[in-house]
Amino acid sequence: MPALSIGDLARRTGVPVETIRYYERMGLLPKPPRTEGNYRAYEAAHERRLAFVKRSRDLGFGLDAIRALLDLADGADRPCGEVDALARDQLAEVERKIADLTAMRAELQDMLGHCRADTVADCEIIGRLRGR
Amino acid sequence: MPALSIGDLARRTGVPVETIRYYERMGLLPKPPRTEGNYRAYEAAHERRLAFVKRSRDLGFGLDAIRALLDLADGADRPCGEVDALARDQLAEVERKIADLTAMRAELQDMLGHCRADTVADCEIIGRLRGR
DNA sequence: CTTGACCCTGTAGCGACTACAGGGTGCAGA
DNA sequence: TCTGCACCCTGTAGTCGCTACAGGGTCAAG
Repeated sequence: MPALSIGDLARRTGVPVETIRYYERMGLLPKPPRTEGNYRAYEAAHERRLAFVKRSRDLGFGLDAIRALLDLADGADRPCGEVDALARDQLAEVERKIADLTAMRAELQDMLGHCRADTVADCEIIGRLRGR
Repeated sequence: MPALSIGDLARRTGVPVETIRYYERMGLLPKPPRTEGNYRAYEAAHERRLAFVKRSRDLGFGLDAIRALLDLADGADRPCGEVDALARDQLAEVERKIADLTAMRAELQDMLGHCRADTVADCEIIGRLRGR
């Protein structure tokens, strides 16, 4: 495989060009070699690393957690307890958000279900936002 | 009721002092009168308005939407269709987020459920982040 | 040899706060 | 009366994860 330009990498991974440069600045991706014209020249290893980052982002991991995951992934012999802990923390966070949003959904549905008025004066939604 | 200081208002509404000042800068709260010593002096109406903002925030409305809701709430005779539309948009947004997070949760649970390895080399979690 | 797509760096903006720094105010106790 | 302390003020910068320029350079096709 020949070297990939940043645009090629963006198309292959679905990660925007600007975001790839951002990840590089943030230390998630190694600085790739440059061409004569100072263009970034990526290889397959870069693509794999970026795909790892993208999948982690899609699962909601923050960039700090991803840095940690990448470090761990690079040390094959290390025990994977830390990986487990990171995933567990992330799951807990996701569950917390789901709980919050589920409560919001119930309240919004209830408001909308009771909305029968024509004017703001007796609007159930406004009334509830006011606190009944 | 005597005038409330910003700290009193913060304690009564559960909104931090810094956030109250921020809402004022953003035009969600009117600029209150000041004491001789240049302290903000709030009345019951301010407290009601801030409570409205807080409840809306707790339901996930953005500050722009809240500004619109406040405007609508101030005009009692206007039809409440716009209020309805804002609430409906917010519900749709909340449902979209729940769907995303539910997918994340399933994937994270699945990863964690399959984690039986001792080392990173055969860690199921790392493997899946790598793309199997 | 020009056009246009791509690439480069550096900086500023988003939303909704949050956290200072560096000062002023006000009140209770010694 | 003085002093200490909690509170208040403004203004600015930082957070997170991008995203959007501005102002330039590179490169291949026509």
